[in-house]
Amino acid sequence: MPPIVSDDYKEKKKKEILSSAFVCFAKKGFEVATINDIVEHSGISKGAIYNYFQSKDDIYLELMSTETSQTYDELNQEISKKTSAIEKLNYLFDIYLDLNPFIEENKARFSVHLEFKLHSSRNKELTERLRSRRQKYFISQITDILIDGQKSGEIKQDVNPELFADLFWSMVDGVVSQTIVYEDYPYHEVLKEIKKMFILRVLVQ
Amino acid sequence: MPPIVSDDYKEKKKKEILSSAFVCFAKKGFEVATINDIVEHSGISKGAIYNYFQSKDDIYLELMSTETSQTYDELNQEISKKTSAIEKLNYLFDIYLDLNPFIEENKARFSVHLEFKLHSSRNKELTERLRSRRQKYFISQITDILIDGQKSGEIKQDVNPELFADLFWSMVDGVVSQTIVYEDYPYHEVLKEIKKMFILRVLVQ
Amino acid sequence: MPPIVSDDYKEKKKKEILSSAFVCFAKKGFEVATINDIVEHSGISKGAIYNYFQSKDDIYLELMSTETSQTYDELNQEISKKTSAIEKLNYLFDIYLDLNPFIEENKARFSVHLEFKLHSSRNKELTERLRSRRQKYFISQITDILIDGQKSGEIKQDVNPELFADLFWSMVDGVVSQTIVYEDYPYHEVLKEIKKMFILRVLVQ
Amino acid sequence: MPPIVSDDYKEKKKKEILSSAFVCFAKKGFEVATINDIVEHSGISKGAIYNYFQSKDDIYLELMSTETSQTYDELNQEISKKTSAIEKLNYLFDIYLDLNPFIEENKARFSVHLEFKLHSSRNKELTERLRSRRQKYFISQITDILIDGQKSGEIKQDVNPELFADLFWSMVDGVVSQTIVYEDYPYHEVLKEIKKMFILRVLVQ
DNA sequence: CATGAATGAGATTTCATTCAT
DNA sequence: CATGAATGAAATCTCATTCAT
Repeated sequence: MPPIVSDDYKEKKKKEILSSAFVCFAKKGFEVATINDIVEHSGISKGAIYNYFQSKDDIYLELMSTETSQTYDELNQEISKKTSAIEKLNYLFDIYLDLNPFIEENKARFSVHLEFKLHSSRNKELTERLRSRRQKYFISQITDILIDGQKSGEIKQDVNPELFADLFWSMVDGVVSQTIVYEDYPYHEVLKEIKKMFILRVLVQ
Repeated sequence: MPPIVSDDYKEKKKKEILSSAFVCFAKKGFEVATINDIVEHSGISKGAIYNYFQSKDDIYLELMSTETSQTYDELNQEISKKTSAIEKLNYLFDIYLDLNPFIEENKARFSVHLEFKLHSSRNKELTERLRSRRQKYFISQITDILIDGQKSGEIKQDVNPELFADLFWSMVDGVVSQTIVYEDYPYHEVLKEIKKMFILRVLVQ
Repeated sequence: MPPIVSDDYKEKKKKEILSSAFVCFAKKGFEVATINDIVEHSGISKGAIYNYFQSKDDIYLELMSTETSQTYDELNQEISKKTSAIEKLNYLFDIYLDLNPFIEENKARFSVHLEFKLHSSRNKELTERLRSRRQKYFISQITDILIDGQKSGEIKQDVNPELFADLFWSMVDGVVSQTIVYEDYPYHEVLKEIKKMFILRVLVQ
Repeated sequence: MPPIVSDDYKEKKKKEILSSAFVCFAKKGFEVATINDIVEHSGISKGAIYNYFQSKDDIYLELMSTETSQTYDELNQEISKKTSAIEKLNYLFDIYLDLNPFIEENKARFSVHLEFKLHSSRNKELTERLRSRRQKYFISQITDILIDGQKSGEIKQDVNPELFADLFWSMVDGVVSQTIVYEDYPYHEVLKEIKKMFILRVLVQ
């Protein structure tokens, strides 16, 4: 007996569920959001959801995987188009500067990611997955930019590439996490200042 | 188990409960940790806990209030001893630099606070309380340092005090939140670099 | 245990729960009877019960609504078949006279209703609901009979219809409530005497 | 060692507790009212209450005993002063007619008694105690009046004394129980009509 | 595959009762 | 005797997961 529905159909359905789960987790948090919330928001039945995912945890995990790789793919594609280190760094900051962190969708994304980090920190396996994912997707990216920049003479030699990659994400994550909680946080102003400071520090004048 | 007890006794008991709650919330997170966990960890009966607190939420709230004011009081006392802006800023950074963020107790503290922020972000009233608490305890403190420094000529005039207060906590929070998740995060190195950048940016050379 | 079920099925299930709840409330009283009692008596799981009702209170309320309207519907149908006032009044009394108040089911019904009245008397909203329900279902019915009877000359003119409606239910309720407690109460004899007195008082000789 | 406090003191304390318990049971009902409610209302400590009563049930039982005998003693004393049956019956009705059933205290008393009857109906032993108490205090009283009246020619011979004693309390209880629930119940009017009907029926014209 | 009713473990909370002081 | 903190059994209710249709 051949499969009755196409893989495309299944993939679409999964995405629908993930998208609803995302909204629910953002609104209430993973623990407080219920499968019924997802049922209501998606219009997909409870049984169907369990056909596509093994558990609530499973939905969470898959959601985070998908999210991260999507973000990363978009990011990386654009960056590879730039040539100089300064352009690439500018681009990275500008992604965040062009964002309106106060529209619901973005706040939601920030919240869910932050919560997932917290959640993962309590689970050995997740911590490891998150760490390697971070290394692969986020740290190496900036490290590469800085190393290339140092070779081409754009970036100061005393800059430790890995450290400044960590520094970059620390600061960005810091701003983002403030924004989630404090509604009147001067997101763009702080980020602009951070960008200025960072560029000033790493760039050969 | 005395029936008529001193206020001291009651205060001590409350602290015991809060302290156990803290450990449990840190280990599992607020939602996942149960009252039974607190019972087991504290050795205090369920009923007794509810004699001291109205609900699990109440424990959480009181825990966070206590934590914040304690942190703040310690901080402020020391800061008021310093005279110059540079000394004060150095001191602030050094508090975090002197910390070992990898010992369980500190990681726990960071986790619980981060989770509380997230939790609060989903509740209008808590958001407001957190915002005003932050303004009162954390922002105004640094703002004052910077303003005083500008008057005395230590701090550059183009520095917007409020903005740099926001900036300061963004960066510190950012580093801290990375540390919770990524066990090998170069906490001290990143923080040192942040300190250098910040001081360089605000201080008149 | 079918997943997609007819409205009939659901209605039946609800009635099963209500019927079990009725027995449990009758046996122990609303406060003392537990959801677990209903679970045991009905053989329906706790979760299922909460799929059909929002709370224990909800069960109680719905039980009382259903009971009242059922009683009323049966009553009213029969009464409308009679033509003269005397026939109607006779019929009303005879309903209670034909009852065996000592069989468990009827005692149970009396108990539950009496307790519900008591319960309602401590709750503003319920008091109001009960009052309007009483007016609509029980008082107006007898008032109508008496008014019609006065028009046709059957009923004495000095009889205040509303007052005698109140009087009627007072006496019936009184007898019923004695019967619940005093097992050897001469229910039928007292009721017969009441009937005689009432008819003698309102009927034109 | 002689007792440290006098019996009088103890009696007074018991009465204080009973009086508070009465108020609490009236307000919330026996099951819902808590020992803490009584503590708060009476200002007497929990431990002290348990020094005077063995359990919450015990308070309830003793409260009801006290109440009934008090009511009865007052009643009986007055009745014995009257000579004719008609005077005695009039007096009995007038006690209830002179009552304002809408003031809190009286509503409370009615409620507590009604609830106690209900409560007792679910307990063999209590049922028996209540029955014999009723017989001794309430039924025999009226039966005696009627028998005496029949001897003296005041009361019709076809009146069954016991039955009419039952009838009397049925009707009074009926009116009272309506009044508890229906705030605008025409208590006095209904009672007056009942009195008229009853006297008309039993008295030789 | 989809459905959603059923399940029951487990969560929070209450409260009568005890007992050390 | 008085006190009220401590106890823990038991109540209500939730919700992830299953499975018959």
